[in-house]
Parts: sequence; C-alpha cells; structure tokens
Amino acid sequence: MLSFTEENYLKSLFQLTVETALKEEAGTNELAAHLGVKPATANDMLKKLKEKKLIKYEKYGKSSLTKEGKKIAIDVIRKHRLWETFLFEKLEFSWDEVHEVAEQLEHIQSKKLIDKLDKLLNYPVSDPHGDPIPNAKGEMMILHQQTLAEESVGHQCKMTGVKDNSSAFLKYVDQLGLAINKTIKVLARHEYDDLIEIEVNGKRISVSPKFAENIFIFCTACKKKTNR
Amino acid sequence: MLSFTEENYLKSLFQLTVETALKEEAGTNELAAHLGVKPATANDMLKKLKEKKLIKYEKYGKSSLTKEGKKIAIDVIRKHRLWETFLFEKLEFSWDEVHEVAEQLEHIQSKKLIDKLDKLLNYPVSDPHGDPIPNAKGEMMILHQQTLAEESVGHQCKMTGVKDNSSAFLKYVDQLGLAINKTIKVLARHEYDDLIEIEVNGKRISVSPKFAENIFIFCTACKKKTNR
DNA sequence: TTAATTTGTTAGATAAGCCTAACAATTATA
DNA sequence: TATAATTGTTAGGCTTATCTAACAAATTAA
Ligand SMILES: [Mn+2]
Ligand SMILES: [Mn+2]
Ligand SMILES: [Mn+2]
Ligand SMILES: [Mn+2]
Repeated sequence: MLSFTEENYLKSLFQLTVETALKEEAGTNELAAHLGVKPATANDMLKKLKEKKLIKYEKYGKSSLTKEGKKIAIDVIRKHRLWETFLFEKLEFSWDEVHEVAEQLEHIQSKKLIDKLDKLLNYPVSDPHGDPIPNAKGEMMILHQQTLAEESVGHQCKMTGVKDNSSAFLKYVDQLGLAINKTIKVLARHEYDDLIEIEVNGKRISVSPKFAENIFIFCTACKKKTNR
Repeated sequence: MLSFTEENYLKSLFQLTVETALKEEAGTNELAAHLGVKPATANDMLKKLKEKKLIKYEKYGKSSLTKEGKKIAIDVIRKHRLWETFLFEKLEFSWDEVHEVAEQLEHIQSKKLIDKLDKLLNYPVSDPHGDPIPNAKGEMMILHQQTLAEESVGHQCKMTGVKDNSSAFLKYVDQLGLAINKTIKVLARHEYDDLIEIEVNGKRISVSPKFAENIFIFCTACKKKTNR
C-alpha cells in the first residue's frame, strides 16, 4: 500500500510525461516544482520509488514511470476524475470547485467504491474539464490536443477542454461565456497586441495568447485525428 | 486543520464517553486499546490535544472532550455515518462493507461536500447500522438503547440497530434473517446454557448472550423513551 | 574551452506518529 | 495496611516527509 505522498509523486510524473506525450521523462526540479516541494525532498522520494521499482531513475538523470508505476498513476487519475465527475454531476459543484476536493478523494482505497461510482455515473469518458477518464482496465484516450492558440483565422472549432485547471482560470472561462462543446470561430489575430478575436454565442470577444493556450479545441476543418 | 490521527482520537474519546453516556471520561489505556495503539502513544497524543484545548487531561487522570473537541468529534461522526449511508443507499454496498471505507472518507475536508451529500440522501437520521446521524448543526439523538439481552421473556420488540459494527457480526446477523426494523419476540431464556430463544420471520432461533448484547431493540411494552 | 548557470545531490534538522522498555502512581486485594 | 496488580508516564528509537545549506555534476554561454 502506497502513501498519499507516493501516489502524488507517481501522478505528477505521469502528468509531466505520458499524459502530455511530449516527453518520456521528467527532471527532479521539474517534478519538485509540480508537487510544490523542494528538489531535495523530491530527490529522496525518487530514490525510494526506484527502490520500489515504480520508476526508472539514475543519479543525475531524468525519471520515468515503470509499467507498474504507470498503472498506479493511471488508477489515481481515474479516481480523481471520477470523483470530479461525481461532484459535478451529483452534488451540484461547479467545475472550478471539484479539483480541490478530488485531490483528497483520489487517495481513498476501495476498488468496489470506485467501480460502483463509475457505474452510478454511467461510465463517463471525460471529466468536467474535458480530461479523459481511464476505464477500469486503465485504458484511456490520449488526445493530441490542439489549443485555441494554434487555430487558424477563419476556422471554426469546438471547445473540448481546458489545460489550466485552476479555479481562477475556470471562473474566467465561465465569465466569457465559454464552456465545453461551445462552438468558437477565430475571427482575427491582432499583430499589435497578440490578442485573438473570436466569436462565441454570437458575440465577439478578445482573448490573450495565454488564455488561448489553455483552451483545448477540436477543429473539423483541420482534421487532426485522435490517436491511441 | 487537524490530522487524521487527531480526528480519530477525538472520535474515539467521544464514542467511549458522550455517545454511550455511561461515562464522562475515559482512561489512557482504554483509549489506546480502542484506537489500536500502545498506551505510550496515546499518552503523547493526549498531551498534544490538551495543548490544543480539545480535551481535558491531567497527569494520571482520565480524559474528556472540551466543547470544541466535542464539536469536532461530532463532525467526524456525521461524516462517517453520512458516507456509510451513501455507500449503502447509492452504491450497493452491504452494511458489513461500509464501515471500512467510511473510516477513510470521514477525514475528507469539505463542508460543501458533506452538506450536499446530506441533501442527496434526503437528510437521513440514522445510518445502515441504526446509529444516529448528527445534523449540520451537530445535533443528534442520543438513545438510551436497550439490547436484546435485556428484553423480558414474552415481550415483543423491534430491532433498531447493532452495537458491534464488525463485518463478521453483521454477516452473522444477516444469516439469521435479522435486520433493522424486524420484529423479534423473546420466547425463552434457557438457564442451562444461557441461550435466548426468539422468534423472527415466523421462525424460532436461538442466540447467545454475547450476540443478544449487540442487538439494539425498542420494546413498546417496556415504554423506555428516548431522551435528549 | 573555460566560466557561468542550471540542475541535481548530500548532510543534517525537525515534526508527527508510532514503538519498547523501564519506571511511577494508583487501585485492588490479601 | 502492606503487597500485588493495574494503569499511566517517561525516555529513547524508528520511519516518513519535509526543510535548509553546502556541494557536485551537467549544461549553456561567452
Ligand atoms: Mn482535477
Ligand atoms: Mn493528491
Ligand atoms: Mn462505522
Ligand atoms: Mn478514521
């Protein structure tokens, strides 16, 4: 049985590597920053997790998950996202409130609990932020997601999720009338200040590049397919 | 913010004193045994909780909860029992499976979560074992419960709950066809081996005194009223 | 290719929660 | 009431997870 802390390290490592699929491995400092601890602390844990054969790690090298470590990370993520969905669907939480509580709930140990929760929610495939929920076998969609920042002028797309899960960002998204499944049309990019002008709900609004980078979209015109 | 461990100590102290209402205070060894730790460990924690003004404790004396400590204990118990009810009512858990998982869930910190859960369950007043659930204000029924062991021969009563919450006992209760709200008639007490003969579901069965002591009942004939 | 910067490691502390072993106080019993 | 049994405390250790400060390796830039 792993501690909450060990589970959190595996989850972080997963998110920094496999999930984004851009990298195979993550550095000690990077992992420490992601978890909000000092590098020295992360270093100790990396040695411990290596000992337990949950990660691959060599002194002065980058770290990555072993098969077993990945399995555990996916299980924690499955629990996290199912709980977020439960809070959102059944307990009237808003999408900016669910993450904090799910951080606690994801560590509850009970296979039956999570499988019944999955059933109660009717086997959802994505959480309130559009992130994929692994199934009971640990299989999950990994989408090569495109962000609004990358979308071409003139194209129309659908919002599929958010990259930033912070409450502040999510509330801002709400305020602008954006939400998952909304149709967005990119009207213009202004060279002068880099703002992106879009149309949502029949209204024109301008968003910053920072904002746009955190909105995941699917563009039918672009025909980028999901893989794996 | 208290740790899981601190919360568990307050809950145990509550269960050993206020809840049974037979005692005002509990000893160090007793508390240690209830929590499954050594007396030396409990002793350290008692000093810490006294420091935090959550309990009254003097060297070589018994311990009791302060008003603040009691409030926290009741909150943990409220969470525990609401979660048990949720697992039982919404997730198809049997009454002998809920306790273990609720031991984990009772430490989740989110006022909104527990209030919404309460609402989802339609503000239940008792858990799957018949134990009272404190409301959002911390008010709860404290019943002077009578056990089947105390019931007079010839009397008819209704099962209201169980004292022992262990999975083994609960499964045994199930097996015998007993359950909360079942009508039980005490047919005889056999001096020879102390067995108590009862009628349930139109069938005669015999139970041991140990068994009978763990079944709470309400006897209309006896007219013992609930108080507080 | 040396120097500066970044990245990662080690040593030594601390706090929480647990333990055992030794001892002290209290309570029960002869 | 003296002694035995029970109950409670202390001292000292261990483990986990964290930190700071000092240092070492690797990478980047001059
Ligand atoms: Mn989340
Ligand atoms: Mn977590
Ligand atoms: Mn319980
Ligand atoms: Mn507990």
